[in-house]
Amino acid sequence: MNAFDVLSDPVRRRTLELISQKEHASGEIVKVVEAEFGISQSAVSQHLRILRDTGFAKVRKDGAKRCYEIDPSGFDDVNDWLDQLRHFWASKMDALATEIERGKQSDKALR
Amino acid sequence: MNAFDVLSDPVRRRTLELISQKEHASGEIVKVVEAEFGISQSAVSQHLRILRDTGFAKVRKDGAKRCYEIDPSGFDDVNDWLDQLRHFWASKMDALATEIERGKQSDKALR
DNA sequence: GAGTCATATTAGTAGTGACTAATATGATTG
DNA sequence: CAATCATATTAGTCACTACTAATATGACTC
Repeated sequence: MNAFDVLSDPVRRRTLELISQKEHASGEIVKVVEAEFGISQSAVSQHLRILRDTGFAKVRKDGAKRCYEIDPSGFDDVNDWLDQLRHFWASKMDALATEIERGKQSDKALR
Repeated sequence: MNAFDVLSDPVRRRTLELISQKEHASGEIVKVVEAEFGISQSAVSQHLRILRDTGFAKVRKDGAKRCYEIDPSGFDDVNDWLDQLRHFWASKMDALATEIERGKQSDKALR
């Protein structure tokens, strides 16, 4: 599974939000995601495996617990691709177009 | 379909690469994608529709032709989400801080 | 207007991936 | 060691989405 496929799942995005703030045990993630998405422990565990396997999350053992932390390296491909695209279109955008884009941007609400 | 789902398809990513460099007629995109992915005109047209509907592409009529150009507004949600995540983990990870700042600078450049 | 070119739409199909239920593993506690 | 807690894995199912084939739309040309 590639980085874009990883990010296309809402449960995985929510999980990344959680572990980007601070390390969380699997059980803590399960609790939040279970409440918000109504899925099982098994489902969450499978998502965590994907995040591990694709370099988006690191795990630390703490007794029986597994503590998940974000691993920025998973985002490398995504960032590179987005930067590449920006590079191309940025060069052809003139000052006026840039102004218009600024207007659109400031209307957007942050999630 | 949300922005992350849009970017999770390789044909759509390739199409965005093409139209980010310069405007392309549908037929030109079909030719490239057909050669690289071995899919039909119909399939490409369906992808183009998705890119239109989700704000990733703008169309201009030129007689019977449809010329596609990139629309940066489709990327707003993705950029916002990634920025939000970076913001959280940036404080923890000093080594990455400079890299992130560079990324933010180039974000500003196109607004 | 008939024919052709360029693109879009529709209906139906197949493969992928997200899910649950059940079970396995492995650490802790009594 | 048995029981329990925390998490991972496996097998099987279902829904979604990307695809093809066929057809529709709409713009040029003769």
